[in-house]
Amino acid sequence: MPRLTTQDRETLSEERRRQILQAAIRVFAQRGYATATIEDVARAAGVSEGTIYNYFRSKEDLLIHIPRHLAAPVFDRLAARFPEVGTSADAERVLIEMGKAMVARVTANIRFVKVFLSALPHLSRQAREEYMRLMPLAAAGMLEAHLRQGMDRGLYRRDLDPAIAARALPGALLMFALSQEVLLVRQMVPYDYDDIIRETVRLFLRGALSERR
Amino acid sequence: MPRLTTQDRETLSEERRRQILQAAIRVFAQRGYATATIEDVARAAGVSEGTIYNYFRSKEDLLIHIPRHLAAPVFDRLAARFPEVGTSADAERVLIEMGKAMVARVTANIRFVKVFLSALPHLSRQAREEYMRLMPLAAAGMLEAHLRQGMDRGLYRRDLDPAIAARALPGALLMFALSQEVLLVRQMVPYDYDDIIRETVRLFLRGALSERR
Amino acid sequence: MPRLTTQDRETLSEERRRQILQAAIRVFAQRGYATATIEDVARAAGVSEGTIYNYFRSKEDLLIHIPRHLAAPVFDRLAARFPEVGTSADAERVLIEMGKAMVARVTANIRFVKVFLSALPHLSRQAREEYMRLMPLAAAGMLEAHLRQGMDRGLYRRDLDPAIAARALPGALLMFALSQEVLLVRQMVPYDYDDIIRETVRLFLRGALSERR
Amino acid sequence: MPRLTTQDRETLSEERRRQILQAAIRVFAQRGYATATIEDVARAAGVSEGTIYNYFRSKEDLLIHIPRHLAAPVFDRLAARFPEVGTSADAERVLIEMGKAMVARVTANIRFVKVFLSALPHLSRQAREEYMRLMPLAAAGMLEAHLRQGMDRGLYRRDLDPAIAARALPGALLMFALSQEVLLVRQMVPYDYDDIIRETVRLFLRGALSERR
DNA sequence: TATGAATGAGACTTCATTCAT
DNA sequence: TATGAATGAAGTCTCATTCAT
Repeated sequence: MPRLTTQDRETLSEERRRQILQAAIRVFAQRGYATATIEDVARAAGVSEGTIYNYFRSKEDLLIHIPRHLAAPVFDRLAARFPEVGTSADAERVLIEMGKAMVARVTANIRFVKVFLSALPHLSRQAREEYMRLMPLAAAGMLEAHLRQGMDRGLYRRDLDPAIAARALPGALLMFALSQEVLLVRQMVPYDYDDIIRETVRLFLRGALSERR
Repeated sequence: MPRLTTQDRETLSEERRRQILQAAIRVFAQRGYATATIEDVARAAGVSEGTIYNYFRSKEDLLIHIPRHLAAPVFDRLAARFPEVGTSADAERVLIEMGKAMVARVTANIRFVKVFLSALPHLSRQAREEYMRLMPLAAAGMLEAHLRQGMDRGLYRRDLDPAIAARALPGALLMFALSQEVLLVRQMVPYDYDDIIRETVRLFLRGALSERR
Repeated sequence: MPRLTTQDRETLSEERRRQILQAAIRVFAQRGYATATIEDVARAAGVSEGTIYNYFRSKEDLLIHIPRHLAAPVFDRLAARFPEVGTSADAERVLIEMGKAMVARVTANIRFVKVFLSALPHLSRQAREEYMRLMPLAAAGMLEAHLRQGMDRGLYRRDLDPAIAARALPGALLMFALSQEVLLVRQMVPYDYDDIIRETVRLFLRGALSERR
Repeated sequence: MPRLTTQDRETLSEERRRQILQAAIRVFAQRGYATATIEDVARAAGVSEGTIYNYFRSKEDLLIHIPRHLAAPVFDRLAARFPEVGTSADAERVLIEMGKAMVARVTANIRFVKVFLSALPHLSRQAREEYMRLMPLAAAGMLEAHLRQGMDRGLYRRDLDPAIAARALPGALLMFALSQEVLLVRQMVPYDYDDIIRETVRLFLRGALSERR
């Protein structure tokens, strides 16, 4: 019988933790954090209830470790810096790209979002912030920097408020996604995400008013 | 012997229902629907546990009656039709007014919003829709009509998608409000709601690009 | 306004008590004493819950007064003495008559029997005996006297045990009735009560063995 | 490390179920099904309340499993076929034997009978029938077959109704037992069961009338 | 380390009884 | 006397957590 090395043990142990957390996300998302039971999580993870307590101290401990667990895999394209843009066409292309990444992240991690919302009353301030860091609104900082650069170069209006503007666009997109994915308002708008993103970015860049006003 | 008339009884009973529902909103918002107990609600309402069940069949029944209870008092300014607007300055004034009404509604009924989010996994489709009807996104329909009129009269761009645009503006504002009031991200943006609303409406109307692009 | 005399008041009051007890019998029989609620009884009696407590001290008090309430109306034909009988044909006629009276009493008061059985664990010894006095087995004493007389006159076997025999016949009939009316064993025997009574009485008088044994 | 095998676990689990059901029978019999509490049963079984629910889904589930649990141990002598009998003396011996078995079953399982009676309003038709199958009346079928054989061979009267007769004898005996054991009518008859059974069987065979009628 | 039975605190809900009107 | 809303004790059941194996 080939003994396991300490290294192997740690790897296995880490693997087991991930397996349990993934199950917790699925179960918490579906039933809501408060309503879900440890037995549910255990069954979903394919382990026994006792085993969960070998890896986490309590049900709340599971909740707290979810964002830490997801942090690495979820942060990806969004972390990339915005490329420099010269023309409004460039800007449109880049912002659409960013919008798609944001919406894709929300829809791909919709369970995470549901866990977050259902668990809100149970999260400490610190835990809430760890969750928030994984929400697409966190990208607002990069967008704000992009807007400031563009303002300096005359691409964007001088009188723009970059902090507010940098949150309005992700906010609008996030609300579209939440409405359809979490609040389950069917067909809020009869367009798919690509249309919504393109249209919202154009609105963000050009506004609703006609030229000849 | 001054007996209570049937009329009196009904009034008292209605009063008691309201008192209990108000307590339920407070308690559900604070602790989350699943975690809050009937004893909490009873204490907050100043009655005994048994009394709750003289007015509502179950804890879930309380949850279901919350939006019905609030429907009348909450629907107010938003229900008003948009006035006709001629110039872009008119439009700006009207939209800022609408934005203020929306944000005011969310902040005034922030507990209702928290109850909604915490109870999402427990709501039937029908109940979810009754809750949604009280969310400011419900005003999108009126805004869409306003945009269509404005497009016809040349005020707004001909190539605007009114359905999407009518949801982008409320969505952005609602997300600002949610972030600050519910997710409790302190000072997401260092401006107050009036600044946020004015800036977001201007972005909605004129876009972020400078004129001389 | 014609004032009520004391007499009137008492009559009315007595009437109200009967009305409530009748309702209690119906409700206790259907739902079982322990499961039935005072509200059930009140609704069945057409009064409010509070009124019941103006006439009875408690739920148990209702239970205790049921046999006292029924005593008078139920005791009827059975209380009559057996007529003297000379021949076995006389005896058969008289016993069949008695059997019919017993079974009729059980079927007519089947609710009373159900109340008794469902309430057994709640009855004091004394209350149990008050209930038992209304059960047809109570007629055994008279039947025993009849048997003794018949033994003296040579109609019945000298070696008969009259105490046991006087309980075997009512016991058998009562069990038929209970099985069909209370235990709800459908069609235990494919005969109606008249057939059962006639056959059981003949068995009681002549036995099962053939003559020429 | 001597782990428990699956086999062991099942045996232990089965043992625990029996232990709980036995306690339930004791408690339900004493306090009545509706009045008895799960806490009573738990205490009587020597386990905690929660443990009961690891083995049974609900209080009603306990009630339903009682007859299934007892089925095997209770069915014994009664299941045996009647031996062929030739003479009336044979018949008397055999019937007395049967009577003793029946009465013994009732007295040995008097708690089961009490549970049945107290739970009548809570039993579905199917559950009622499962309970009835354990009552001694269930032996009537065998007695009926015995009577038919005896009629064919001239031992019993040709004009006997075997279905009714086969239920009259067990019915009478069962009523004696119920009266003394359940209704607790002290000393209904000042004889013990052996006397009662002997006398009732003789009455069944020979009747009450004297020979020289 | 993995298991899952046992535990018991605590939740929701019912209902006999009281009492102001 | 009649009413029925209010009460709160008590019951059923759930489930996070522990622990012997």
